[in-house]
Amino acid sequence: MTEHTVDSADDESLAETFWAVASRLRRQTRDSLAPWDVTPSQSRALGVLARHGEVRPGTLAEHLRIAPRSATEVVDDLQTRGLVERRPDPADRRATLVALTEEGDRVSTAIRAARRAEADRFFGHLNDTDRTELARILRTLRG
Amino acid sequence: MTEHTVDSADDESLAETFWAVASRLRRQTRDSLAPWDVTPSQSRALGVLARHGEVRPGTLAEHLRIAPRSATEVVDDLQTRGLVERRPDPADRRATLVALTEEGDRVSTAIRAARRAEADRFFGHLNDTDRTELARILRTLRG
DNA sequence: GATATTGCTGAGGTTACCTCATCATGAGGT
DNA sequence: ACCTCATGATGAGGTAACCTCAGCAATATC
Repeated sequence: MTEHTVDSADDESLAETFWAVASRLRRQTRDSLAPWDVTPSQSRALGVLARHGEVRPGTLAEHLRIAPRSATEVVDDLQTRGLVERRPDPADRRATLVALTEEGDRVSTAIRAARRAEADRFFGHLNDTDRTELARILRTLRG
Repeated sequence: MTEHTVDSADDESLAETFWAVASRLRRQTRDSLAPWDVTPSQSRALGVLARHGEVRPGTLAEHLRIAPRSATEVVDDLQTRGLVERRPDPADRRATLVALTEEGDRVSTAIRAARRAEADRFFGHLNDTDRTELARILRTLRG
């Protein structure tokens, strides 16, 4: 009857609680993005582009921690919506650069604000101390 | 330059960190479940059945916080693998009861142990205090 | 100049959800 | 008895967000 055993049991429900929270956050994010007809993964890509300027799909994939092929897909979708454009990389003719269009820039700015409001609503239930703690603990787990 | 503004900015990266952790946990869970050829959502359903005994698909859906139709699907998959069986509810001829088979019982027990080990590995990087804190904060967010 | 590597994308697959429509049954009223 | 509405499950069909594997073109390396 070690503490370890007890902790293990707690951990299992910890994972479950984690997923319950994830599910709630996912729904809320989706809803808050609805006005722009942009999916969460598209909005994440827009965020990377807003922060880093034009990047290659492969680089985008690294930032998003997804497979390169999946980045192609996200870029396709954003391009269809006219939010990004592809242009040849002058430094390497195999490569493509992905950049925000003017529209994409506007939308990504608007979304940034909306996401901030959304995060306020979601994590706003926590007091400042808890929010700081949560951020620290999650960073530990992210590895 | 209120604290609020600063917090908002923090919150945005908080969401991102959260998703990074979720992604890591998802992969690890998938891997730890591989020996039984059972997906995460199936294993969650097995967990509910192990804890609650036979339940109707609709009830299962509530526990899993998914749409009833989606529960039907999970049950289909588990039934194909011979881990659960459907039987008519004697109390209501519209309804079906889903119960673990012997095999399902064995597998769900084994998975329970594996998930515990997996959670140890994942949340084990945290000390006891942080783990308790995380659990508390997540429960607040689950709503 | 042959070979290996890199960058992107087509083809096709998977998981885990969803909504909407349908069908049988159950519950309640008249 | 009959009619209506609610409920439980499921068929049909759809979506987001990934994945792998194979192939092509361009670059780097020897």
